[in-house]
Amino acid sequence: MAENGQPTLGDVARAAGVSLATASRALNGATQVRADLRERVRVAAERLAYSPNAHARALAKASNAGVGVICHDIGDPYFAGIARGVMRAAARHDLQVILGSTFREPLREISYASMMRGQRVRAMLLIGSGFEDRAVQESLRREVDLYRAAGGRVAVISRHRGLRADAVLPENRAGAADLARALLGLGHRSFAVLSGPLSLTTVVDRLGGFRSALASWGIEVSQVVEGAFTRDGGYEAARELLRRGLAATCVFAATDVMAIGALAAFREAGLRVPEDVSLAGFDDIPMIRDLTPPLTTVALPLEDLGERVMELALLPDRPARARIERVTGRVVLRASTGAPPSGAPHEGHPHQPEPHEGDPHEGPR
Amino acid sequence: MAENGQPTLGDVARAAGVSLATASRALNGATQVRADLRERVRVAAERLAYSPNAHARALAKASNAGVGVICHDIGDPYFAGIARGVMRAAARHDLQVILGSTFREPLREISYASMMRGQRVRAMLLIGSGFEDRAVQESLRREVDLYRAAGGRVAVISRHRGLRADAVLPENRAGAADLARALLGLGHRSFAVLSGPLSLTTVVDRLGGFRSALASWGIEVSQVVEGAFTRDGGYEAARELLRRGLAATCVFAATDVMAIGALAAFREAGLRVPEDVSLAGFDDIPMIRDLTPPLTTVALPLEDLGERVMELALLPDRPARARIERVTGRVVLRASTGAPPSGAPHEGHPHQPEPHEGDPHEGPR
DNA sequence: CTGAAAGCGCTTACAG
DNA sequence: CTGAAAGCGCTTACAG
Repeated sequence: MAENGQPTLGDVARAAGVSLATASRALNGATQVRADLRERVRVAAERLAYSPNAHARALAKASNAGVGVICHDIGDPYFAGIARGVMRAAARHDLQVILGSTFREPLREISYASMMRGQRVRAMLLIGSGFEDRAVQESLRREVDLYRAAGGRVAVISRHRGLRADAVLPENRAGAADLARALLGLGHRSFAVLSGPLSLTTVVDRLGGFRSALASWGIEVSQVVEGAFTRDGGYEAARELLRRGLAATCVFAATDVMAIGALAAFREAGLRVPEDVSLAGFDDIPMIRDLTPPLTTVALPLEDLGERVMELALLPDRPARARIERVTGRVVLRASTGAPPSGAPHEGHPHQPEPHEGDPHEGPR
Repeated sequence: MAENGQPTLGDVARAAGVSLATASRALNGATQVRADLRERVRVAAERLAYSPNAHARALAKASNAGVGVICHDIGDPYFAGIARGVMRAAARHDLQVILGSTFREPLREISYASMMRGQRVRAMLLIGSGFEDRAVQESLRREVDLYRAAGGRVAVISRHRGLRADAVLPENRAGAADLARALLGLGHRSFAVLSGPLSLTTVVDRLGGFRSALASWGIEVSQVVEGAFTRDGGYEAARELLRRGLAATCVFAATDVMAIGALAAFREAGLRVPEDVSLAGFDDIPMIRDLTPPLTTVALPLEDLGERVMELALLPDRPARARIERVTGRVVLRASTGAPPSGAPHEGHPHQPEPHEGDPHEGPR
């Protein structure tokens, strides 16, 4: 009996009249145990309600069935959706998930990683955008490298500078570019962007892709407002945009969550979407199809991302080069985007809207 | 060196030229170590990038810094919101969270609980409605009792039959009753309910509270449709309601998530909310205030619930009687509810709408 | 204050 | 197939 009253394997062995070793083997499904003994052990364990001490097991290096999962904010629908997929994959592999939610503080990410190294988790999943900041990313890398040096497996969702980990990469650039082309296809020629913090790689990529697609039509983004990656961040950013004077017929919010806030701000200001201004987001979190109007977005298969990043981390052999799984974002045009209001200002780009370079994607696909 | 290349405490001790015991004490902030030795150990640990093996530590019974958290579906905004609060509290206490998401399968709840007992977590949090089913709840109880017998602490959110655990209890009955009175106050006299599975205590309580408040006005719920606890469940339930012929001026969905689906179904059917039918939910998940129309609901402080259930589980002494923290749901009237359409059928209850018994809450508060 | 040693609860070569 | 024993990496009385 352990001192907390829990029966130990020794108790089970004694009750079954076998040795510790035999009890262990019997319970771990080893075949090299006589059937009757195995049964006796099983019964004894059952009767004592024996629960193997996972820590002892991990120490004796049998199991190690934990995986660490670090995300920015488990309360955010984007991460909640991904986490759902992660949990499904974990269940399939009989793995325990240790969850870290950083509340978007980069330092917490590092301390979680360190903690999980201490836990000797089998794999570590970094969910969510990395940071452009060199210093932050560097110390995260150091932590991750130590973990990998000890045999740990790391996989990430989204781009993390210099981490060289296996990655599931939503095609943020391409998705935003496709979206831009779709919006051009609707007739828009002037755009504003509500971006998240520019310190996030995801924001940089989405903004970059959006811009470059416009650039090939000779159009520049008129206005960029940086806001927090939250509903209220989107709301505030939209208000700031209105304060500065909206000089665009179409607004792209870097995430759906921000777009929801922006929609509220526009409505409050008496702007109709899409009659007065079109609005698009990115991610396709569940609820946005039920908004009025339903939100145009670039759809990412959130749950899938979660499953895939887990599978990636679990692949047996660690390759020399990081594996990259690219995930295409699909533009979904809904009612929040429409034709620009007639007589809308063309923002100094009255020239023929034609791509400067040959472009395979013209308009929505 | 452990065989995976990780330095052990022994390596640190050797590098610092002290004994294992001293190294251990130095690192664990014991004051009874000479300052210079402590510093040497610290430096050695730093240089070796030493990371204490959490399993060894737990085995030697120092730490045990894990808490298990079991919810129905981490992808659902209700649970994601609560989880956010749990994570916050866990961070505050420097605790690791092992997450279980059952995908609403009761048996998974039990196997997670068993797994967490094996982990020897310090506390176990059961988030989400229990089941009315006696057999299921009984085996969960057995598992929980074994865990508690070994010194584990258990706390739950919502009612779990016979578990006798410390609990944070949203006042589902009272909240639904308050909501009913508020809706009566708007003039409604005929009601339909889109309930979740009646096997959930939460559903039983909300439906019960709603019914009993109506009953004291001599009104019965005209129609009840049972649906899954999801957006699509709400959608389907609403369609079924329409198929049967809507005989109410006001519809109460047992959760906001279901209400979102119902709203979509009504809209598709050409029904205007609230002009043709009023709609109310329960929980106040973040996004519903941004719907059109914003959803009337009974607001629960989700993040708070999460923090509180964690704190409850961490209280040092286990009391003889379970501690119950009741959390009031606040009726929030938004635009999804309004006066009933004039000329609406009164569903066979044309009598004077007055409470049968003295009732302290008349109408919305 | 410091160290040698026992012990936490398991697994797994190593002999039978 | 079975068992005695060593070992996993730590902590913590117990002596100095």
